[in-house]
Amino acid sequence: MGKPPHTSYHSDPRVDALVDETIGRVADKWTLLVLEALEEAGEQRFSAIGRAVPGISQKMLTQTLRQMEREGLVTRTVHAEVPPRVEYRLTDLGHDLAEAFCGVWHWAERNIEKIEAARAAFDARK
Amino acid sequence: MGKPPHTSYHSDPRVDALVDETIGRVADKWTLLVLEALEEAGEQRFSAIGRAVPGISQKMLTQTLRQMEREGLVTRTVHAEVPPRVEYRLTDLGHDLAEAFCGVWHWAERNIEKIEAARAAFDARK
DNA sequence: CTGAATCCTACCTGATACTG
DNA sequence: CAGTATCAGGTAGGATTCAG
Repeated sequence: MGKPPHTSYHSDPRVDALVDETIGRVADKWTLLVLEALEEAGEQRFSAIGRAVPGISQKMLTQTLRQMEREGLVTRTVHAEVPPRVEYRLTDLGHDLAEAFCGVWHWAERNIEKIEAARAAFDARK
Repeated sequence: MGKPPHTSYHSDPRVDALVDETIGRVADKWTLLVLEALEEAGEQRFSAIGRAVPGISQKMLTQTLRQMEREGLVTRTVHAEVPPRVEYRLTDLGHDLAEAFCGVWHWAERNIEKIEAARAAFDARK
C-alpha cells in the first residue's frame, strides 16, 4: 500500500493496516454524530442521545454505542433503578477523538457554500 | 436536535442539518482512505489510487471518486490517449479536508494500543 | 487502463412486539 | 426506560464480466 510518511512515524505495514482498520470502524456517520452529541452534552442517557442524533434508529444507536464501548470510546453505566437509567460518557480516548474530529466539523461549516456550489455545477454538467 | 455551540456559530437548524448531511457524505471509510492517498502522492491515476487503498473494489473506487468530484474535493482529468489515462487531483477544498482529517489519523496512530486493549477487555468480559 | 453493467449478498432501516 | 427480537424493503458493497 504505502501509507503516507507524514502520518506514519514507523513504516510497519502491520501498524498501517491497523490504523486503516481503526479508521474504518470509527469513521462512520453514526459514530461521528454520537461522538459529537456526547462531546457536547457530557454524560447522557440512551434516549437523550437518540434525540440528539436525529434520524438514527434505535437499533443503530444501540449498535453504535456497543461498538464505541468496545473500542474504548465510551463507558456505559447502568443505574440499578426502576425505571432503568443507563448513562453513556466519553472516555479520555473518546474525548480525544472528538477533538480530532472538530477540524472536520469546522471544515464542513466553513465550506457548505462551496460544496453546494460544486454539487450544483457537477449536476448541471451531467 | 441542538447542535453543539462550539461547532456552530449560527444556530440555524437548516445549516446544522446541512453540516450533518455533508459529514455523512464525507466521513466514510473509502473517502477518507482515498483522500489520504491523494494527499500523500499528489495527482494520481485511477489504478494507482486503487493500489494505494488496499481492499477497495474498483466499483467503490469509481463511486467514491465520482462523489468526491461532485462534492468538489477532486478534479478529474482525462488524457486523450490510448490506453486512456485519467488523473485525479485534490482541489483546495479536498486538501483542506485532508488536513482536517490529519488529526484523526494521528489519533488512530497514537492510540492503537489503547484501542486494542479496550477491545480485548470488552471481548473478554462478554 | 478506465469504468459501466450485472448479479448477488450482507447489512441498514423502519416498524412492531416483547422483556426486565 | 433501555434494550432485544424479528420481519419486510431498500440500499451498499464485492465479484465478475464486458466495452471504449
